[in-house]
Amino acid sequence: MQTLRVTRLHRHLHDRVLAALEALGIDRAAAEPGVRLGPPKNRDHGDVALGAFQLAKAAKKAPPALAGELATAITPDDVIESVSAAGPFVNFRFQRAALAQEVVGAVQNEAAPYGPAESTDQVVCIDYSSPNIAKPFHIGHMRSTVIGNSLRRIHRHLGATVHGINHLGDWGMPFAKMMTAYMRFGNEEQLHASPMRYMFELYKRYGKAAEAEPALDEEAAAHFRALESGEDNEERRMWQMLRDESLKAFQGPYDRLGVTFDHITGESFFEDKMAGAMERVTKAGVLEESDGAEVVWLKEQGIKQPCILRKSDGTTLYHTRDLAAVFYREQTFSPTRILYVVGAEQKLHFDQLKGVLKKMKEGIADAVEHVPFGLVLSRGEAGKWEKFASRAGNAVFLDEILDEAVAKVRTIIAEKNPDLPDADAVAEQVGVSAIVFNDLKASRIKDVKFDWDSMLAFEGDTGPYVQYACARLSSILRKAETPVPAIDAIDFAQLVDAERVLLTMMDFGTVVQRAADQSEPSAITNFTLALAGEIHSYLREHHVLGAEPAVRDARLVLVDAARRLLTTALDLLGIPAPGQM
RNA sequence: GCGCCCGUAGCUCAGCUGGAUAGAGCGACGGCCUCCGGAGCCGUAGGUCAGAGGUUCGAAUCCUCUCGGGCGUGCCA
Repeated sequence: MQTLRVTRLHRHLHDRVLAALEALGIDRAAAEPGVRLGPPKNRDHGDVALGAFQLAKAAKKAPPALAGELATAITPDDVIESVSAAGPFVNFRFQRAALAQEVVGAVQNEAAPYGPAESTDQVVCIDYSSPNIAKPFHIGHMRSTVIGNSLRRIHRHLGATVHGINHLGDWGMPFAKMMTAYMRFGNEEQLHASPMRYMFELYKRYGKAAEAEPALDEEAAAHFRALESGEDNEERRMWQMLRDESLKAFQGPYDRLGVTFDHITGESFFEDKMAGAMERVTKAGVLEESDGAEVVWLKEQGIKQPCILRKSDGTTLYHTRDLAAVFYREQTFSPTRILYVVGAEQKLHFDQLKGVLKKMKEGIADAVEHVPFGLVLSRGEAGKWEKFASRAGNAVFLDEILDEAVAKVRTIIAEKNPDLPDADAVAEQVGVSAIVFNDLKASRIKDVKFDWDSMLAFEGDTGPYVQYACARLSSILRKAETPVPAIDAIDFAQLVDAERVLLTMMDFGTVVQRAADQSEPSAITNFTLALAGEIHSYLREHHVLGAEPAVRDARLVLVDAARRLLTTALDLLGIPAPGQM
């Protein structure tokens, strides 16, 4: 992959390979796309591998023959220690001192990709969390929240201008239903005492009542019409009050998760922008009447279901507001990408949204990108994994999960590190991180199996495991009682035995790029596990503080760099790295 | 019915967009501190990459079909 040329070492390799190819009489332009440097399957082969398959085609030679020629043509220099051919592959090894100097130096200088990149012209809008505030905020809502939060940090790190947007569901029928429930059964005192839980009660109560009394939905629809009329009426005041209460309630989980937004603009924000959006759709000539509703047909794009923009009763829908939001964002931010971190079950919705924009020949259509993720499943009666049914009232509130995790961490600290200062604060950090890490560990699209045992596991591939590596590194730096030595005074040849750590660190650039390109924070989660693993292994065999001065200094610099990079990587996930735990 | 997603070790997952002998964690079993943090380290066992075709010098990865699981399928979000 071309993106591997993110370090000076790779650029150097790339140039040497091209020069060698030219010397072998292969045209540079023809050769360049075939120069794909990547990590070898097995690191025993070397640090970087080049499969000579494509190049062989350009050179009209057999791959093993060309690989052999390249291996002899590229002689070692102050960066390349050795070049060897193994069948159709050319394997390169970096000079250990050059490797160490490059990686450690770049990390310490916070040079990109290890530190933040310079600003690019990328503008990324990320729509995440976006809870429907008339529904309980439970474990299922955490995914969009933490994935989006991480993507926001990742794109910032890469130099993009990022707008993190909480597109609150504070409009539409769900809100009207909540309003109706409150008007029927509501109690102000209970609402203020525990808004989230109380609204969950109301939500369940509405569901039950609507079953017995189907007319209730009609009542809710009437309230919504009244709200959407724009008049200053009871519905409007009720909406304001419930919205305020909900927002306050959501702030709790957001604070604990360390999640922030640049804009909190709910669906209601687009209330006065929908007319303009509808006009634009009409002008584009794509709006049609169907069974009393106003729709856009997308059959020519392979989508059978029309996108309904106005219901037969004249009110608007989710689609209408999302469309208005796209136009607003286009005008306000000029985004190159608009990411919607929303569950996979809403794929059709975003296909339709994008489809309507395409049909309108709006350039912004290309920027619209659904970032789907899997469901949260719970273990059902028969031991089968099934969808969480908040309707049935078995929702697990996020706070409960976080509290459980924090409490368990607290007992572990009491047992393993009883003298730890600020133990409660550290327990909060580590416990919450464990839950977040667990959610960001697997690929987005995988369903998350909610299981207390794995949720509260702190050994192996977990957040605490990575944080523990940070804590060990910090501990060594503390005990050194001297500042980290300056880079230019280091004999990097002393770090020959740290090659695995260094090579892992060097992967960071491609990992972050991939995380951004594919909207996949798990790439970074896996990186932190890999690096933490190498660190734990390294520290076991290589003592720092007791080593002779030249070795000690070199290792101290390495420890510092590893700690910094691990901290940066965790930060991109929205996870703190405590110095002690 | 149609559309989309998933299927890799007992369990939970990686596998860097087609490359070399498919890797981790948990669980099981066996080891490791007179030494900077044992939330750790090292090792053993465990695989028809759901199945069958196809493309390719080369397939867990791309294409087709089959099976299994899930999600979605005009006036909810």
